[in-house]
Amino acid sequence: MGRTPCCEKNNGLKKGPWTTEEDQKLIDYIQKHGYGNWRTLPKNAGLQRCGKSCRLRWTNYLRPDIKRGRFSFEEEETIIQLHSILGNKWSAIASRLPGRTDNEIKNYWNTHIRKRLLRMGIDPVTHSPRLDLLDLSSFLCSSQMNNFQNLLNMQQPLVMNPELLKLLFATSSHQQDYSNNQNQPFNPPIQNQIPLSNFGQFQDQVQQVPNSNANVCTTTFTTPCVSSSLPNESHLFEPKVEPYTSNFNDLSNYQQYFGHDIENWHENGFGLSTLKEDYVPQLSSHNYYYGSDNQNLMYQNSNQILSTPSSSTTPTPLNSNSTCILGSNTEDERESYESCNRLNFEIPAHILEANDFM
DNA sequence: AAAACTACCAACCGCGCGTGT
DNA sequence: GACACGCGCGGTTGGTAGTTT
Repeated sequence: MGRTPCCEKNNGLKKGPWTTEEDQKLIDYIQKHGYGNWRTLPKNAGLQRCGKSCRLRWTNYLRPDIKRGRFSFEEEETIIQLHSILGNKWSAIASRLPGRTDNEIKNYWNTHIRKRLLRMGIDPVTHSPRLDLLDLSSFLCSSQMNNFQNLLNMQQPLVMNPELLKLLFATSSHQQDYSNNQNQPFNPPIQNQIPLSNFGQFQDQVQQVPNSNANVCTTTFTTPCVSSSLPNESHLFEPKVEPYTSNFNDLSNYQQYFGHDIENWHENGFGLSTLKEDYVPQLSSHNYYYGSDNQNLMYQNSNQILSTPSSSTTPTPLNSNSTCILGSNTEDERESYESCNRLNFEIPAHILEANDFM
């Protein structure tokens, strides 16, 4: 069944850029009569345009509530977060950004954000680090790595977040009270007794934050994997580091996001199929940024909340070298991270605490 | 100064969905 | 159930401004 075109071809209707006179006619008509029935509107308004063209012109340009100008960092941050959840649902994203149109957001994504993510070694579709660049194919081939495999096979887009990497290495029933053993190496086991040392090594470094009771544990995972199978992609490992902010700053966010009991998520399967599309994430200061070194994966576990009784729900960055909020850094400041070539995360400790599978 | 290149974004296009007949 | 219609969505295109060579 074919659809009839919204306006006949070659019937004298004008196309292309709108003139100010046309704009004024459309505005005048809508101000007097309101919009609706776009098919008949142009005729009534005296416009030689098809209804679709009028609707687009109005919704994307002439609407009085449209915000003009550059996207703020906060808006950019929101777009990235929402895109990680909703994918290319531009209208859904636009509905959470007052004054911005889906078209504008889509353009901004394609011309700015997408390129930046690619440069960071992040897949803009899945929002995951580009694991293919780490040459983990053999890692995935193991039948014993089912949990990891399942994660990668998920139909829903993965949210770019450090918890994913946690899950990669922490899927067993093993428990480690890391908060009480801060001097012990963080060495999450692999299910079915595949030693993690097969893939690399974790090394911890616990540091006290100056003028505070808080500790920051920096865990570095070093893998001997070299992307020798990707000789032509070496440019993708340029030492570019950009900040990024994830959207989980408390357990309830997880529950909202995954749509079921987070306590049992590892038992129920990683239930992203129950993702709530209308979930609106909260902005947080749960930060991480990606580097692009294919040999080192640096994992920073910020456990200051466990150590500070007067903890805030929005922990402040403790280490300016390791936390960088996207919305608060200038381009120049971002460039200063280029010397860093590691993958570096900060995970709020209460998230770690809440997930007993660690 | 001019050509070539790049970035940006308004506008177009085709498709799918919901609704009414 | 089949079809027509109205509308909205996401992908793509093409014009233009800015920058580089």
